[in-house]
Amino acid sequence: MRRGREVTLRDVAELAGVSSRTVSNVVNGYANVTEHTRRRVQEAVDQLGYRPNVLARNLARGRSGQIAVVVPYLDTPYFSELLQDIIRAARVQGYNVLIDQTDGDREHERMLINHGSSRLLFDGVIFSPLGLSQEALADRDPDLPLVILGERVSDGTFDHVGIDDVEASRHAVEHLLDLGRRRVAAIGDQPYETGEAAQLRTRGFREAHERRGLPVHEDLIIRRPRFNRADGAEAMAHLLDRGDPPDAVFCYSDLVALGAIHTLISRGMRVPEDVAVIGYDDIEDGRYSNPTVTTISPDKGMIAATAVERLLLRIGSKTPPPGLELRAPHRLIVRESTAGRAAPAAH
Amino acid sequence: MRRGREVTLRDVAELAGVSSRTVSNVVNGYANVTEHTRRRVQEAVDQLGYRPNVLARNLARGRSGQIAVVVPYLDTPYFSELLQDIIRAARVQGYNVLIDQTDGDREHERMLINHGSSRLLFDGVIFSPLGLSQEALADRDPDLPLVILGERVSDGTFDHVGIDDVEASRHAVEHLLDLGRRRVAAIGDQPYETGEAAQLRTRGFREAHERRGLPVHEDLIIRRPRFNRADGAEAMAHLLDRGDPPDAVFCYSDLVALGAIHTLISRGMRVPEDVAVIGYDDIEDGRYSNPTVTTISPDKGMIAATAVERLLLRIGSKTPPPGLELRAPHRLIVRESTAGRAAPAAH
DNA sequence: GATATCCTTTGCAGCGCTGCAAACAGGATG
DNA sequence: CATCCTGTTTGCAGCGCTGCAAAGGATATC
Repeated sequence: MRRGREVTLRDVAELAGVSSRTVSNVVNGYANVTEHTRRRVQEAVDQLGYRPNVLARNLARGRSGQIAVVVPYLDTPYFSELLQDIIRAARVQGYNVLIDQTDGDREHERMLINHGSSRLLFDGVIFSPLGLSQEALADRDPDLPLVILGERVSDGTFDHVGIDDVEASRHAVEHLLDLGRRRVAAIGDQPYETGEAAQLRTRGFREAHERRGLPVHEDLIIRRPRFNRADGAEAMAHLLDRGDPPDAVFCYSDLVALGAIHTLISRGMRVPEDVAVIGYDDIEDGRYSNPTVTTISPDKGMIAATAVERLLLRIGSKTPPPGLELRAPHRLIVRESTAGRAAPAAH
Repeated sequence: MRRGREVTLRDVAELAGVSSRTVSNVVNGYANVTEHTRRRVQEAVDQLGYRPNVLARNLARGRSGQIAVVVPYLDTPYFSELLQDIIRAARVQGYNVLIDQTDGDREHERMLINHGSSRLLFDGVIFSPLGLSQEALADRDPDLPLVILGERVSDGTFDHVGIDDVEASRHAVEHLLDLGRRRVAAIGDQPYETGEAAQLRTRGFREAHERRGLPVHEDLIIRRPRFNRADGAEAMAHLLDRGDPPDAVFCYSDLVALGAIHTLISRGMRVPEDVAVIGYDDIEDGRYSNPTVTTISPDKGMIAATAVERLLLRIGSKTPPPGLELRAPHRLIVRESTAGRAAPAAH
């Protein structure tokens, strides 16, 4: 397939009349090369159309120049939006991004956190776990630089980047309560083992009620295994079916909110008049849906940039830096699903 | 960072009392290894916790075991859904997937189609071009196995996988005409250079009118640079603002449709009573939006599987196979945005 | 019993690059 | 003029694996 032999460092060296090591120095932009030499080498490089062989470089360096990003589901807008930012940030640093989806499979997650089945494919991992257990984290390869997104507080051996879930959730629910809603449901709670983030959001839900001196309706806290549209739609149907429906719903993701709204509308209810809905994540869908979705907007750009920065720092340092808890800011964005629609635009 | 030396083939060989080449044979599952030897080696592997160093393997093999998938935008649901399927298909074959987004940048596309800036990072590319010119395709590295998705008919040196855009579009528009709509708009047309797919869809739009013996309203064909929500929303606003609005819209993507619907609803119009809307791609959003979106559903699973299969075949063959035109099937999925909403469910 | 045949195992070279340390050159310094 | 220093260039070994071809063993064939 490859035509003949490819141009190597040695070929360039020969043409330029220098050693191959010098060519390497030029190609990698190392200091201490005289302008004269640099020019000579550069000309030879251009003339031969030399391009470094990354495979050989990687082997010699002992690094792959790649990082892995592991997410549960690639087609979840929140993840794909975040991924986009991560790829950009990594590229700037000369790193390639290998993407893996676990489908929420715990065994798969466990494997990936240990370099997958082979060494050195990637130099570090940015991990967004779904069902990663404390134990899996504990007996992972301690030499693999790791940054975790979302849930799971750091144990000191890795960095954790996310927003303050409790506070963000509290803001969301306070918003609903401040609108005068008194039967607020929560969709997305999960048992501790499978969803630390969910737990934090439920905590925020409770705190909001406490702060406003209002009772939590325990029966309105609905557990759901995933944060997707289907779960949101089902959970909402469940809430409506059993009578005495809520007048507001705090959804643990925008997808859940979209699913819930879908059910409400198709049952002939009005959002937000009958039921106000608030989501979480600020995905693009929510900005164009009918109604548009009020949401908690985490600063994805900052999360991505911080995660990449910390990971590369980890990769580059001899002695592992301390595991940090890093908080990105978030905002409450009020849209139609809680505030109602403005009168049809005149223009 | 790495603790001491890692376990190598040689270490295993020593422990098992065989040559390192034999260990390699076992690890790679080559034939012609006696059961006895295999067991001995396997035990040594397990005992030492040996894991192959992919970097070294890649260099020795001259292949990276990775393929690149290049899409314009990662956060476009159509692409992320497709990507998900591609990753799965590649993984089954032992290939890793490197993801790249071009942001529709032509120079970036041009570079990636030529192995990026370095050799051997990936063994082949699945490319979903946005603005890739005929010339860029022509002077690409002919030795880099390539499969193109979507637009761009094959010139014989690569495979092209997609659905029949003309036919699919015709079906979509025939559906609108058959509902009795007579002023059908099209949103998403593009000049030939930048959007071959768009051109094909416009062709289908015309053919549908021809087949039904109806005139095309040329002024209702709206060009838009991208297939996203914002463009759909704007284009729809444009159509409404200038008076004599259409009674149906054929959108070149579901995102455009969602954007268009957003504008319609916010202007107080009813979908589909006042304006019927049909999309393209069958992304998940359209199944939960209000109203749900009638769409053309390409068989993404088949597109992904076919693309990967053809690419690996190309990578594996000494003499390049002929460039094929491969067609995946599509279906028209009728939902609320053209058929209207069923009465609110009793249950 | 000698030869051919097949299966299994081995040794070696080398993939193309970089780390390391030594060599070298050209000034500056004493 | 010898010595030291700094900046630049070089040589070599080796990253850990696989391709190749040959060697070794066991069995079949005449």
